[in-house]
Amino acid sequence: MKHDEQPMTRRERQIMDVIYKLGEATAAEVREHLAEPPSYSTVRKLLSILEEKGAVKHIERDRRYVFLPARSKRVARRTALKHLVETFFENSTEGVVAALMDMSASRMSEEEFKRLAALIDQKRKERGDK
Amino acid sequence: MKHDEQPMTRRERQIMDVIYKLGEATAAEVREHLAEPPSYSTVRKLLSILEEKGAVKHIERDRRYVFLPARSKRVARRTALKHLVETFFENSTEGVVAALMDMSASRMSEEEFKRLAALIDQKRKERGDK
DNA sequence: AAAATAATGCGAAATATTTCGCATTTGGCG
DNA sequence: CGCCAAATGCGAAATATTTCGCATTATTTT
Repeated sequence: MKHDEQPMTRRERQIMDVIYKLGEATAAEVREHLAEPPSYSTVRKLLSILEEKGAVKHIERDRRYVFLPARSKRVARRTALKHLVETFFENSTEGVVAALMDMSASRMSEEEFKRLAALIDQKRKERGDK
Repeated sequence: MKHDEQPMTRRERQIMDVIYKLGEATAAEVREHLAEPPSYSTVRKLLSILEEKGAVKHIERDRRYVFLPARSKRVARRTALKHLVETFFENSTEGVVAALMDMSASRMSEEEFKRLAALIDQKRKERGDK
């Protein structure tokens, strides 16, 4: 049986973004990272809704709830990336890489270029091995 | 002066995704591409709201409104990609490329690998030239 | 052990979004 | 020309989201 794949509401999305970005966060931390933050009370309410929906879980640490994404980083990344590639890049991997380069090539070191080239070479070989 | 950068509502986002994906679309086409589509009337209403907000524009063709994104594909891609890299990849270009490869390397041809490698090499040189 | 401090839980008001029906407009056709 | 078909525009009901205040529970301080 599949999970609830309905898109989230605006605030829910904003809050999930903060949690993904930070990895984990208390209600207060989430609030600090929102652009036009509502009250602390409101953030907690949203977090409890997100927990009911199964998007986050929490642990208790030093008397506080610390919220984490319910899905692994790996899966969350994949899902987000897949959606982006489909929506904006017509499924072109190459297109995404080109856009990434346009955005950041000027700030990349020679080292980083090397690692990137090595990465691609490695994946090419891995594929060949199968 | 900057534009209104407030995140969109759930339906607005869904509709924008369809329009970005198709490049342009009539209200009926947008509706066909939504998972749980509301009435045609509702889709048109949302489109008019999006137009008021400046997210889309429309032209008239064969007596129908055809909606297009108000921002260029290039800018839309950049914005979406930037958000993704920040939120899910801790600003690591390399991380994104690695994830992309994991998703699609098995379906990539030798040709595609070559083009990718060439692309990176080209960007490295371009940077050096500046 | 009372008071002060610091959290959480919850109900429900306030607001925003989403939905649709129907009036209106426009153009083609008999 | 008058009717039908095919769109759009708009107001407002229905629903969902967002917000918050306050009651409650637990811990620390004096």
